Amino acid sequence: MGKDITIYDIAKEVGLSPTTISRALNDHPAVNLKTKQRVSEVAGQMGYRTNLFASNLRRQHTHTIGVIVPRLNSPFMSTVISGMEKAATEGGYNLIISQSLETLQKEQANAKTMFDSRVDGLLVSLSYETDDLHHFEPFISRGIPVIFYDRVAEHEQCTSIVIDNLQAAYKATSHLVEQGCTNIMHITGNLKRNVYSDRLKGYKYALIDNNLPYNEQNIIVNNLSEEAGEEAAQQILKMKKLPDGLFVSNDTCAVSCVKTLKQAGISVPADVAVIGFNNDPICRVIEPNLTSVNYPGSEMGELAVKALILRLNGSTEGIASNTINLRSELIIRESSLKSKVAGKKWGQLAPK
Amino acid sequence: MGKDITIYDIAKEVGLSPTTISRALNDHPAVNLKTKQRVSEVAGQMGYRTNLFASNLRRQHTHTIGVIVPRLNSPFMSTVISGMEKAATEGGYNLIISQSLETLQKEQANAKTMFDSRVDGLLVSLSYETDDLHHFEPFISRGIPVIFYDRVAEHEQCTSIVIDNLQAAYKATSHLVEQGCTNIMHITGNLKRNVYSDRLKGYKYALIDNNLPYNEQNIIVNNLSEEAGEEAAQQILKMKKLPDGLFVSNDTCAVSCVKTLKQAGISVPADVAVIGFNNDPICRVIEPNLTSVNYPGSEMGELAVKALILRLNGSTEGIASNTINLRSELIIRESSLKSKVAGKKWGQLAPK
DNA sequence: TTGTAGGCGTTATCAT
DNA sequence: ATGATAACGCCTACAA
Repeated sequence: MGKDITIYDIAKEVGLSPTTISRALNDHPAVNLKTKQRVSEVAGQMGYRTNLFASNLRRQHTHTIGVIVPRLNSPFMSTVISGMEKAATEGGYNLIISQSLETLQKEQANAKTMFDSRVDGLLVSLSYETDDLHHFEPFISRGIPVIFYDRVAEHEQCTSIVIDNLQAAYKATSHLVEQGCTNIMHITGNLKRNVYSDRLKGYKYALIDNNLPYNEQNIIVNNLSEEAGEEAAQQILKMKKLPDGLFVSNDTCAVSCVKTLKQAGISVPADVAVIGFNNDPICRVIEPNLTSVNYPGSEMGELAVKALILRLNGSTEGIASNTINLRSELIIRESSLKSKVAGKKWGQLAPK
Repeated sequence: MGKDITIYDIAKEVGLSPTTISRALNDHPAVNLKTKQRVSEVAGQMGYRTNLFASNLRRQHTHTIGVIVPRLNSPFMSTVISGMEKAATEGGYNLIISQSLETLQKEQANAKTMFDSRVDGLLVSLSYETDDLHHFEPFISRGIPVIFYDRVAEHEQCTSIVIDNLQAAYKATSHLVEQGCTNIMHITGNLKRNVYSDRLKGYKYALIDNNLPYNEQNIIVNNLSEEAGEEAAQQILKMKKLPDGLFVSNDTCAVSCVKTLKQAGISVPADVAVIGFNNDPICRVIEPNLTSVNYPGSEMGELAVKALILRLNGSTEGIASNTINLRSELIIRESSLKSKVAGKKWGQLAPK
């Protein structure tokens, strides 16, 4: 637990002033190359490490990025975080991570902690409950950049990073229509969140554009968990007229639906064609393999951090655009293929 | 971007000294209750926020815990991290997270960053490559606690948190034997890591105790990825005599094996009974549902943080034990049940 | 119960 | 190319 070595100690050892040591260590141009070498050598020998508090205190920034996420333990979110970590490390930033567990209250508490920790910028994906953005005002009013990703909100000062959820849902629904579905249900999450309301819109517009009736009875809103999927499937099984298509807003819930439907003797896709969202690994495990929307989580995470760092480096409006759209795509597998299904054995047709 | 409010500003406003403000804000017992109330009221109005650098600089600790993890985006690790975040938030600590991507070099770089960031303690799960612990010496020699979890290493000064991998593997293998398997293969990861070498031992001892031959030909060591599982299965398919049992060290790889075997017309469990490890959600999606060892990731994460915080709070050796063992259990599903399998329809017998 | 003074380690400013 | 000095905001002896 010995005392830490400071630049003063090095200064004494080398016979220079602390100022020069500081400069040498920071590779300041106005320092003699030889001096630099000597200083860094001695620093190494003495076991010096820079004191980031002191430096932060002086410089007024932390090189730390705060991340607020609804839940850490979903395949999608952990992929996003993984991408963020990569970009942050490359850019010389640390990541402080906290989860709101889908509650507004926790999200507010997290924001306060991040604020007090003086993160240089904030990356947020909103909880289910969040309906106002007051808790981000302290950041915004001080010019600390806040970037929303995935579950975003409209805000003058904030960039949003999303995929085109409306279009993705439109394509998914259209695909079901092409497969001959005329009675398509949609299971999705809290409509406060753009990701779900946009997907609902995409679903709706696709129906309308295909001259199919849009019916609110065909929408189920739940929390998209495994249990919710089972319940939704049970609910569907009780309907007098079964749907012939099902578009679900995440894969966990979609898979759970498929399992429950199959157990009840319903055939997927022959009776009901199913599409999920996210392209989680389970898509290629469930039988039939699940058609899903590929969501580039890792890229989104990387991009969010890079965009933030750009802003922090003063590229004031390098990315002037208020919203960044990432490309997504429909990955078609057996669960939605009514036409080509006859005689095919599951598992042979699955793309990697 | 206006200047931050400091305790001096509040002091001026309230007509007290900065000292008193500091004490009031920290709920120091020697401060008048009325004073405290007034101070916190004014602080709120003025938009004061504590400056953690300054505080840290003074107090010599950061209330930050460093976490180094091989990969963020695995179901198991994200569950662990989720548990850590929960416990850290409860304890008033922040989490700084970085991933080694299974390389020693990144792990060393991460350790250095953590060290320079002056984390109060470090939580580590080792990369595949790591074979010495030099890079943690700076922490240890300064009394900064380092706790290993899951992928651990022996070290005088460090606590390890693990499950009993040997026993878990022993049970899994014994279960296969009970099901009538006599030629059991084992697929596992880099044997440098305790988790894999211990599982190998458990597998071996179970065979020996059951008077079955242990044969190195029956061991496949790979990186346990999806691709590796496919390759391993291909390799198995080429063997002159197929095994009748297969124990795989993670679920991703096990599931990939099962898929490949099924595609080749091999029946699971009738021809080959299979057991995985971790009890990831996919276990309940693959058909047949996969028998696996339940690994309490969230609990492990919580425990790791709690143990660390205890240490930091000076419970010098409150947990004197050098190794903490968590309970795990074998979750039996269809993929390993040779006996009960006749006539059963997949998916009906699966426990939740 | 409150106040004074000094220092935590670094870096920016202004000299030299 | 190098140095002296002050300041970042907070906390803690010690004093009153």
